[in-house]
Amino acid sequence: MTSRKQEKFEMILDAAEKVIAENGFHGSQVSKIAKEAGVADGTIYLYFKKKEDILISLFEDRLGKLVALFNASIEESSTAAEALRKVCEIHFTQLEQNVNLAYVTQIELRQSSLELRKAIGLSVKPYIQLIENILIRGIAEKSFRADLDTKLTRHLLFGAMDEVVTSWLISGRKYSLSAQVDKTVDFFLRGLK
Amino acid sequence: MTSRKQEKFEMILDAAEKVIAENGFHGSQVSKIAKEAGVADGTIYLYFKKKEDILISLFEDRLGKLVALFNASIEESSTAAEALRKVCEIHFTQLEQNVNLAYVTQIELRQSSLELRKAIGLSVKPYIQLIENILIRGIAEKSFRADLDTKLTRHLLFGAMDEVVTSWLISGRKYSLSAQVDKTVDFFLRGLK
Amino acid sequence: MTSRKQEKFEMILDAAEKVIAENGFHGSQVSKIAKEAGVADGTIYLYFKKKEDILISLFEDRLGKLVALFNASIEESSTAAEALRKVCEIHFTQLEQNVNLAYVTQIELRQSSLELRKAIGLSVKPYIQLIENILIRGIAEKSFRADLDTKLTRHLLFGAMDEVVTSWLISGRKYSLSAQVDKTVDFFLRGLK
Amino acid sequence: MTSRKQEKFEMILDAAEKVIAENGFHGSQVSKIAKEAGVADGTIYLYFKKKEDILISLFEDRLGKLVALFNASIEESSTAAEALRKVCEIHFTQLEQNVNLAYVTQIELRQSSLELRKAIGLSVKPYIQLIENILIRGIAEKSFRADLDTKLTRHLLFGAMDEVVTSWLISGRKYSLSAQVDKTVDFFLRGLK
DNA sequence: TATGAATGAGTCTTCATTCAT
DNA sequence: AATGAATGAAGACTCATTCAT
Repeated sequence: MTSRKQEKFEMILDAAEKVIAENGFHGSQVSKIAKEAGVADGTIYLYFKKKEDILISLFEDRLGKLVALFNASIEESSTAAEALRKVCEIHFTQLEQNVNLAYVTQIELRQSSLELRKAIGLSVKPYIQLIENILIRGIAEKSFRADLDTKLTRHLLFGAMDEVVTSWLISGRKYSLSAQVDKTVDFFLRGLK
Repeated sequence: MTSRKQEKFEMILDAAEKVIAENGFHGSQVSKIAKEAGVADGTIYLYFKKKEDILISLFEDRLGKLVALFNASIEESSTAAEALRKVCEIHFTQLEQNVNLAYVTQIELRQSSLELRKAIGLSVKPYIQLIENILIRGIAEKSFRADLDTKLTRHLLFGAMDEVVTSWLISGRKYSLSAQVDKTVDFFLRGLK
Repeated sequence: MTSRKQEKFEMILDAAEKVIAENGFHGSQVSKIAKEAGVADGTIYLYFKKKEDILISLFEDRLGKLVALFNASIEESSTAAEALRKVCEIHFTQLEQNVNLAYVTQIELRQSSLELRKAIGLSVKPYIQLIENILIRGIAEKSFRADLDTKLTRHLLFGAMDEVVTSWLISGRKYSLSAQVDKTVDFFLRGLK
Repeated sequence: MTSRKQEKFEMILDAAEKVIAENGFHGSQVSKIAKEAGVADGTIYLYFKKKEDILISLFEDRLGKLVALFNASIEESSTAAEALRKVCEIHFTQLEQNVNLAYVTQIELRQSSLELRKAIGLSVKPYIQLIENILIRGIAEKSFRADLDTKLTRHLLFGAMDEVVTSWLISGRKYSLSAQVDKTVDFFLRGLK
């Protein structure tokens, strides 16, 4: 039962991702998502209370999976610098390999209401926190400056990576995103040390 | 005549800025903007072809003024490093002093259609270019690394500053934004040298 | 299912006929038609793509039924002259008995856009053709002149009948329309023989 | 003064005729007519009380000129049959030579409100009356049947000619309209004698 | 659980008309 | 007489959500 429910829940999320990537945020009506998912419009409301909840769940689910990837990699990393490199690598590589997801997160979901954006912000928070943890670890390791403002710097790093992904998308993906990892991390580490 | 027309044009832009900041993008009906500007609904359409054009003009106008400020300051700067500091200072200070504008640029205008975002992107481009010019100047001055990828780095810098402003806003402006300039520029310069 | 859909489709057409006859073309808002039909405004758009489509469907439906009547009668007619009399009789009698329909076809629907009028023209064509077929039959029977220009004459006959109906309506229906059949057909037959 | 006023009055009528023929009834805004006439929008309202009045005046003026032509020709005619031929000839020839006028009278002006159409009907009445007078004259001359219902027949004749013009226009004017005069009048005269 | 027909609130835009200059 | 900037009423259409089956 629950697994069956879970299954349909994910079918709807997959459908939403595809529909939004193909039609844009404003072209993604509930009826279109329902059709893509192979269910009736009303069925959507057995799994989600409001349309917005689909989008929030979508973002939570996808970002949750990324954060899990991050955590696994970080544990394997012997230094904070290595962990930071891993984070940037996963960030760029995953979005490069999943263009639909990239469009949805970088372009489409940002067109939503303030309320939705706040909910999305909650999903991003663990990621921002994860970056800060690496900074704290680096300071403890004495590989990063002790006078770093970790609250500020975590935003500098996230914002920088985020913008690089967005500009890569808007440019039409004319170059390799993952090829930007080394130069990006290099810039970060010089700033941190 | 023209000045009178220009005057009303700006009255509408001011009204739009205020209404959007107060009600959010989706709560800003044309009728509300007209009322705030003290004109009839139809009058809006003597100055703007479509509702979207109000937003595009608003962004162009405000960002244009900022870029003018940037240009003036940069000319006075004797070094690229100093110019970069000026840019960050103006970026943070102006938005801190004009919270309505900050809300509109960081939160509301990003909720718009792809078409509008493209138009906005055109307004941002000169700013991104201005940052790159500083980088090029720094390399020429030999104060920045010669192996910098200026195309990538301009996005790293812009994205970092942009995210700092947004997180400051979302946090409820609980701390001083301009107080972040030194640490931000310090991080940048270490990465650039 | 389909019959239920068909049922509502016709309820809307009936409502549209009544509303247009009572309020005129320009006074017939979608909301008024919906109210008369006892459905919500949005329901209209489950059955018709645009407002104009209601009018086209209305015309097609009503004229289609008339043409069916014509065809049945003509088959029973032993001569072309008799068939022509039947056509005129049905034309006048039907519109006299259904004043709402008469108003809609003679007055209101002619106020529509060129696009709509073209669609309506397509519905009238079978009727014009039917008249021409009678002319051809009459020539074959040698009861009508062999030198008749059937393409021209079908318009002369249709236009004459059409104008008689319109002037009867505009006059305020102060006399019997069906009482004009004999004299009208008499005039026609003299011209045709 | 008055002649100067008259002059501008006619400039506006000419402009309206051209604009309606080119843009259709619904595409003919007051501002467009004003521009074509070379006056300001407000100036229109010094000569016409409402937009509708432009159209009514246009129809009155043009049809008035036609009726004058008819009257002149009829006086020259020695028989009612000849007069009827003249009428049909002028009707077809004038509209064939003035396609703009033909479009405006046959297609565009019929898309107007009931009120306007009634006003236009008043302009048509003298023409209908003129046709009836010919019929009466023919009966007096004993060249037409004494049992003719002149009230009915005048509509049969007008409607027939009107429809022939309209179908010629809608067909794209692929054939000569004036070439239809002989056959049309022939049909009429057979019906009348 | 699932369906999908029905609902109805909500808004941009046009354009005839006015009136201060 | 002439201007043209300003007015503001009016309406088609969409789509998230519900509920009878």
